[in-house]
Formats: sequence, structure tokens, C-alpha cells
Amino acid sequence: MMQQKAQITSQQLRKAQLQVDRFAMKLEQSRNLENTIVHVDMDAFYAAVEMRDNPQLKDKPIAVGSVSMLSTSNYHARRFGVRAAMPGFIAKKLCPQLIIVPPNFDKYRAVSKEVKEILAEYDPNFMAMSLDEAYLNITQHLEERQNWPEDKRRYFIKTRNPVEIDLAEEERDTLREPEQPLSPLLFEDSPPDVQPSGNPAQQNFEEQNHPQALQNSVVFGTSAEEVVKEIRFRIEQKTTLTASAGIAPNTMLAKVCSDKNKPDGQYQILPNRQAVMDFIKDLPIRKVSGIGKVTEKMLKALGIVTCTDLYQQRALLSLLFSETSWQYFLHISLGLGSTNLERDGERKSMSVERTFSEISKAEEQYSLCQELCGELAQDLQKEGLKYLNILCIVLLSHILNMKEGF
DNA sequence: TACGCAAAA
DNA sequence: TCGTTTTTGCGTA
Repeated sequence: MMQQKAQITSQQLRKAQLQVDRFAMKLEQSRNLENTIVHVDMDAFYAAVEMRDNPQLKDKPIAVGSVSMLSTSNYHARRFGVRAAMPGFIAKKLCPQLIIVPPNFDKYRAVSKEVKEILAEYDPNFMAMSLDEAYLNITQHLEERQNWPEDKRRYFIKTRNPVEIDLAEEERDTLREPEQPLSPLLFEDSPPDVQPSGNPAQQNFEEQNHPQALQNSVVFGTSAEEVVKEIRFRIEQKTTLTASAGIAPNTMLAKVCSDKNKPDGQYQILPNRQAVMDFIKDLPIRKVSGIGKVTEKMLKALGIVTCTDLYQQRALLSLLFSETSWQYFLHISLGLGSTNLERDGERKSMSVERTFSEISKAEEQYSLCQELCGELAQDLQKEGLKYLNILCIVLLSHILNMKEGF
């Protein structure tokens, strides 16, 4: 094979540098720090719901999913290396005591709805990314909130019924088995309680004057941090589940932030350029939504691991990648991201698929196809047929063509 | 415009 | 860093 003459000359690099920097300058000038974006993420959502509704599962390693795929694991199970998007049978090897609970999507949808009702109060146009994740733009809310009286920011603490606690504990005691590990423990300690504890700004517990009425109430402040504490507080009161959150001037940063103090924590990047840059500096690019394992590998091959690396190699990247790609990279390396949440268009496609073993005769393949088509047709039916029906017809004709091939 | 690949949940 | 499923967006041809 002849060697590909794909050398990049220092000439080219210098030229690219100028071009990229001109673009970076533009981006910098249009940096927008006016918005307060929040990313809310329920902690180990499916697993948490299952544990809440079945105390037997408390303090046991559990995962929600099937033998072939897990969608979530609780923090107990994570200590064994059991994580979301891992096949159940692998997880069982890592943690033989793992309890795999089949998913109850209807239930998760119901809980998700409860959470969404709260979120909507802070941003009626919030964007739900899945059942357990959402972005909010609380800029407006913050504005209005500044002159809210304390009473409008006061919430009463619903303490758990002591009888319930007793029952739960009794149950736990009687069910306690000589459990425990004969399998690799990856982390010894329990999930960090990263609560920036102490008395959060204005957690006023009125005692003296109003012994009964106001005793168990909390007043939240008017800052973004307080708003998000309030949101998380309300979520926990309403659902007995905890959420983590990130606060930042754009969605890209907010998403990374929500992961920082997980579980049951929050983190804010203050809305000034320096704070953003400090946060970005050592951030591994892999943490950014949109950078997956393949992109990570490609960039790693160029010695790029952190956002600082990404910025430093911007000229080279502009020569190696497509325009959309290098501009996306540049956005990340400058800590830029989307500052508004609108647009939630209609669905663009619908599909069904199944993985099956290699041994599979032509006839079986055909009938499987037919089965999948049936399922897809049903899905289409459910969600208002509209023009999607046309797809169904196209699909059927495809199948007929396939049959010819067999 | 179809198709494959990457990514996210 | 495989394994599964669904949806989306990008790049290539």
C-alpha cells in the first residue's frame, strides 16, 4: 500500500489557527450568561422507586431490568460494579446476591408525572429528556421570586409517620440475613453524603412563637441555589425519592453539574466567565453529553483528554474533523452550550428491533420480521396513526420483497 | 436520500 | 466497554 499523503503542514495549521480563532472570538462575544439553566436528575430512579415500594429491597443490591439488560442499579449494587446499561447476567457474576427486579414502567411514568408537576411551577416550558431527567430555565422564576414574601417560599415538612418507621425497621430486622459478600467489593464506603450541610441559608425552624403551626417549616431563599434546594426538597417530600441537580448558564454545563454531587446533591457554576473556565479547565471531555466512547478514543489518540486539551488543539481539530464536529468541540472547550430550551418537535421515527442468535433460518427470519411488523403497527396505532400509516405500508412492501429473496 | 455509525437513556 | 432497545443526528456515497 502506498502511504497516504495526508500530512498536515505547519503552514496549514497556522492558517487554520487564524480561522478557528476568529470563530472562537465570535463565540466568545456572543457568550450568554443571562440564563439560569437547571438540570434535574432523579437518583437511581427506577431502582429507587422499587426500593421505596418494597422495603425488603432496602439495603440490598438491586437492579431494574432483565437478564439481558439493566436500566438502573441502586447505589448498593454499584459498589459491586453493577451499573446501568449492563447485561443482567454479567451483573450477577459481579454480584451474585444482586436482585433483578423487572421494570414497572407505568409506575415510573406516574412518579415522573408527580415530579413534572413540581418542575412546571418553576418553568412551564421545561424540557423532559426522559422519565428521570429534565432541563429547566428558571431565569423568569428567579426574577419574579425576588419580591416574593417569605410565606410564598415556605414549605412544611412532612415527617414520616413513626408507626411506619417502626414497621419498616422491624421488617428489616427480622429479615436481616447472614448476607454479605463473597464477591469483589469495588468500593468499601457508602454513597457520599455531599450535602453542603450545616444550615442552608435560611432554613428557619420556628420554634418558640408558633410551637405547632410553623414548627416544621422551611423557608427557602431567593437565589438559584435556594430555588433548586426547594425543588429537590419538594420532590423528596412528594415522592420520597431524591434528586440531584446542576445549575449553570447553559444546558451543557448544567448537565455536567448535576452529576457532580450525585446522589442527593447539587452544584452550581456561577454565571461569570471565570467560574465557567475554572470548572471547564480539568473537565474530562467524556463527561460532556454528546462525547461518547468512540469520540473519546479518537480524541485521546490526539492526546486530548480534558477541555483544556480540546481548546489547545482547536486548530488541528478543525483540519481533521467536519465543520459541525470541530465547532461543537470548540463550543465545549469554551464552556458554551444552549441557553434556551424551546423546541420539542414531534417524533421523527418509530421502530422495533430484537437481537437474536446467529442460528436463524430464512423462514424464521421472515416470521420474526412479520412479528416485529405487527408490534410496530400496534405502536403506530397507539400514538395516533396520521401519516405514519404510510410507513407501515412501506414496511410491508419491504417484507414482501424480502420474502422474494429467501 | 438512503444507510451506517455514534450517542444517550 | 461486551451485552439491549429506542430515538436522533451526522457524514458519506
